[in-house]
Amino acid sequence: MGKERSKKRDRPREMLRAAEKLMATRGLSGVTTRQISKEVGCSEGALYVHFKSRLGLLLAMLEEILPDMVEPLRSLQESIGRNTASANLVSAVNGIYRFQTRAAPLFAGLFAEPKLLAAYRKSLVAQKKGPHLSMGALANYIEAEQKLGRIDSHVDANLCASVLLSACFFRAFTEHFFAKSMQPSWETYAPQLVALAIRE
Amino acid sequence: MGKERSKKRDRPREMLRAAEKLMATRGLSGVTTRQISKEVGCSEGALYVHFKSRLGLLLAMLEEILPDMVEPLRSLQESIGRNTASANLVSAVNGIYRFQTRAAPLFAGLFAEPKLLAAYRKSLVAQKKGPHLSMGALANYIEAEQKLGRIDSHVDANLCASVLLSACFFRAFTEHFFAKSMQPSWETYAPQLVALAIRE
Amino acid sequence: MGKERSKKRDRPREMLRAAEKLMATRGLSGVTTRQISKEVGCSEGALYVHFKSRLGLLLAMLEEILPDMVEPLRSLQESIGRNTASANLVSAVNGIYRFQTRAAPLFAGLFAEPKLLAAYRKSLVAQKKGPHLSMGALANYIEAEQKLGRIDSHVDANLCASVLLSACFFRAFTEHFFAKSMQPSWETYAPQLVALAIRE
Amino acid sequence: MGKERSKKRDRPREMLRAAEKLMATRGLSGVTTRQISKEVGCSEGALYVHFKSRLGLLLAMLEEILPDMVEPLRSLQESIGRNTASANLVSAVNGIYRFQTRAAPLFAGLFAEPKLLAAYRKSLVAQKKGPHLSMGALANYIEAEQKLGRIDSHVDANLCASVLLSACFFRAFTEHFFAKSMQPSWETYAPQLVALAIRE
DNA sequence: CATGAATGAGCTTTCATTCAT
DNA sequence: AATGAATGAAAGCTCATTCAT
Repeated sequence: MGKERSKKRDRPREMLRAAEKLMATRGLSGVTTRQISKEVGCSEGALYVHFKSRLGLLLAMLEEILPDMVEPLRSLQESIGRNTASANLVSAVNGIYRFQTRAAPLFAGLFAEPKLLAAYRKSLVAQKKGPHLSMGALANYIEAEQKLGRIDSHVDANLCASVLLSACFFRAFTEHFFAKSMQPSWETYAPQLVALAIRE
Repeated sequence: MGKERSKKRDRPREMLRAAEKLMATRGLSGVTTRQISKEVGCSEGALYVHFKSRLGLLLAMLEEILPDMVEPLRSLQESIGRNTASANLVSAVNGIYRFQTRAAPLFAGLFAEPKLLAAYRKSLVAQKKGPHLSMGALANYIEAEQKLGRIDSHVDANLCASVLLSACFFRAFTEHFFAKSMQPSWETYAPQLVALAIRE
Repeated sequence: MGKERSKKRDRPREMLRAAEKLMATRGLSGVTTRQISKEVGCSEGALYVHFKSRLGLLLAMLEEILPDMVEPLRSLQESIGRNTASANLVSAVNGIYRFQTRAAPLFAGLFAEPKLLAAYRKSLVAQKKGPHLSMGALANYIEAEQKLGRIDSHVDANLCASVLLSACFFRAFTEHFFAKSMQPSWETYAPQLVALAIRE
Repeated sequence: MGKERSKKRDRPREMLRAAEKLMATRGLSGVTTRQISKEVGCSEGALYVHFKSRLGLLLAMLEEILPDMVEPLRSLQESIGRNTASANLVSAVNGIYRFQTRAAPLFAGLFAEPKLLAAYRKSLVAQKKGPHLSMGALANYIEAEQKLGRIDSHVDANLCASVLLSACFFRAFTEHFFAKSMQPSWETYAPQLVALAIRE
């Protein structure tokens, strides 16, 4: 029975995956309906059975990755008062960085097609997602730990949050731009970054 | 004579300007040879008199903006030991942010066309430009001021530089992405950022 | 039982109706299998259960409207010698005009797809329908009334019939073409037309 | 010199001619950009050098045939008081019928694409062309001859004009529809028609 | 009977680039 | 130096039709 279910291919998902892969490897302009269908192994027309248009498919693909952004923030929330604050933040920052690494080529590529960018922007705002969310969640955590006395009360939570987020984003973007890792390694960098941000 | 010179239009430069304008407003995929020629007021064929190809034109355009990145770093270098270190850094950070605001749609758009991205990457590396340069210049300044005792010697110059740069870039990128300014305003944010970075 | 029958929808007829509606509002090229099925509320595949192909469906639809052409001619035949000849002809002409108003977008649209036109032509000829029929029926009536001395014997029955038919057709076509009624109104025009045709 | 000029092909005109030919032989839906370019012997892209879109090309083609409609009406105007009125009207009616024969497949085909029909309608109305023009010109001629006493003053000029026009149109349309000439031949029919129309 | 995913051919249109003038 | 007509490839998308379920 499980077998049978696993036999059926989830075409829409395959299409989204193909689009993401192409976007990362060939850039937005390489994400053509032809290429997607080739990658999936179906006809071009099949795309339009599941999505209204190329733009619709791309928006669906972009929305699919959002949960990955939310996850590290959720676990950060749950770790208030546990372990050490800086360890928790390093974990969170690791998750954010990982997400940004995946998302950078997608988000950046959007700048090439203002129509797509505008549509995605709208959907992000409507869902109250985007950097607002990350920044808010980070700041909330910091304030919570400050109340517990586990982070210096002189730290400006919002400033701190924005610095952490900026660093993750910049690194992910730059590494993709130059197709090569930055020095020092992320493992070395992340704790230093967190220490600076919370003035440790 | 001077009259004659002013009459003659500098076509290549006009073309580069048109390309940059289009890239900012319509995204990379809106920068077609047709659009550029329309903007400039010449035929499409004329583009090929001055540039080998569309890619060549775009690379030239991207290289044209680099001096604007260098300028704030150069003046930072000259202000070692003068005014206060944090005022100098705020100035530098302002210049970098201004540059990134201009550059964000261009750089980000490159992700749409890996061929163009690869070519530009190559040229950046060859010229030793790119974030390496900015980061290095910032770190050098910080170290110099540390030697003068004007910045706390516990500050990690490289970490500090990367944080400053990241913040400028993230903000410029995000503001372009959402087509809207972030809170708090840059004027408020910049000094706080510098203060955090140099552990003041 | 009657209940059950009324519950069951006559799908084929619904499909024909949908096709006619679409043809009148969106033109032949707007009569796609997709649109028909949407209008009916069934799947595209369902169309092929009842009709061999889109062409078959359209032919069936075209044949469905023919009875409406025949009806006014039949009652004309039955009114020989009754009322006045011109009143009878005005009635007939009203019916023909009404039919042409319905048929104009369908017939005219056929010119867009010669294959369909050829097929329909064939079926019309085979059934001895089409303008031949109308013209013949009108001429027969006129001759019959001439024998009864109710229409001037100098009138050429065939010429008269063709003039009446032409006028109905032209008006229906033109009004559809310009999406607007002609002046003078049909009610005013029809009696004048008949009077001219039978030289009254 | 003449040679050189004759060497240069007038591509836009060739395209319009190809479109008209295709419209007459394959119907509107057979007038694809592919077919036109094939007929002309150029690439599809070449069409877009001279016309904004397929719709633009088709509109240009439709407007090209309008002068042929105007010509017989103009010469009718010039023949007021010369020859006999019925001979003049037969001439005019011949011209109109010839025009309708050419125009029927084009006009009728328009019913298949409401967008095109609407655009053409607009352009006709804007130019004050269309059947209004023909009808008006015919009626004017008849009234002029009535003033000269060459046509019976009991004739209703507008009714007469509409009957003539209707007959030309119906015959052209029907002959195209059945791809075969009607009986009696036009040469026999036209004088009878005119005689009936002016109550001779 | 009915569904709806899938197909392959064909559509209109845009693109970067070339070349005769 | 500059034009603009022309091209061939490729884009996004729609269509009538089929077929496993």
